[in-house]
Amino acid sequence: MDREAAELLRARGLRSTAQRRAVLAALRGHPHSTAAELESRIGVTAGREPPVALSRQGLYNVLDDLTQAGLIRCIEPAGSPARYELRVGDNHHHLVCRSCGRIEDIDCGVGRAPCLQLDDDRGFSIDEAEIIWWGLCGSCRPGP
Amino acid sequence: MDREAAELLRARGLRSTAQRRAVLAALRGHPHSTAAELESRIGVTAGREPPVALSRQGLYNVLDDLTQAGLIRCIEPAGSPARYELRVGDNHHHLVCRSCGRIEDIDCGVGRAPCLQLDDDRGFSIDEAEIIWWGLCGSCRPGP
DNA sequence: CTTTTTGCAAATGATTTGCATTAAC
DNA sequence: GTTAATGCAAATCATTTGCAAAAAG
Repeated sequence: MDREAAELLRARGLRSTAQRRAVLAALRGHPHSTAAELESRIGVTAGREPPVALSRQGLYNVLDDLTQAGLIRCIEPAGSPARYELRVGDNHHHLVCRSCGRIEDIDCGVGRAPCLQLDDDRGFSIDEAEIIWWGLCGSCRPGP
Repeated sequence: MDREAAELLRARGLRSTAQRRAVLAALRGHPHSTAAELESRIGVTAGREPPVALSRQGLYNVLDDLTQAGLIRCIEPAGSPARYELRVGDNHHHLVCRSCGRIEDIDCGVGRAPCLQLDDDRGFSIDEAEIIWWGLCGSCRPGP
């Protein structure tokens, strides 16, 4: 499983470092994590693996590199810090709780990305259609 | 036109202050403005109206109040500061340039908001479906 | 060994806080 | 006159920068 991560990195031309493997492992366990969550989770020596030192700036470097390589995806719902997820290359969207920030994945049934075509693209070359459904999750909802 | 703004504010239970009217007027002229853009635009004494003093913090107060009152709408495309627009209560979405941040309004032909229904709402009570099309605008596109 | 990555420290940019003053009603 | 809104100054939070040290190939 860590072997896999190393090969994924190599396949994209990235060196396989302990920090990058740690970020991938942490995201595997906890999708939709913020940078701060990843930092504390990795700092705590997840489990079997030897402890991995990772500075805040190093973390941002890793997140940038992995994002550019297409191994992870960054989502930035309004009002909360950026969150990251392993990107399966699939075409999915997000349901976000306005109160606690909880995120659910929503599979998009509408063909391949971008799943919503525009009749008039205003001269833009569009590469992605992103959908966010906003609401309150079961725990944050006021009612019964 | 300023009369109108005053009545709009009163109708929502907000006091009609020069700062709030100035923000509404500025947004009427320049939709999709950031807080910084509004600040400099208002500081410059728009035109006929007498100059309006408005501190940065006062501006954020005004933007919050107007947003909560439903008079304006805040959009926060990933990676750029929040932008504001007069909210017509209509059901429209946005097309955003990844490079320069330019925003175009896209009318939603798919019924009333939220225009995209979810089969499985995961226990959320959804109040809005937001769509952002990402791409490069005509000026930022590399091609010919 | 050579190049890519990380660590450190300090800076930036957007936004928020708390409290006295001022303006709207 | 009361209450709600503003101004000021300082703080916070997420993220970025620049350069020396360390690790990967």
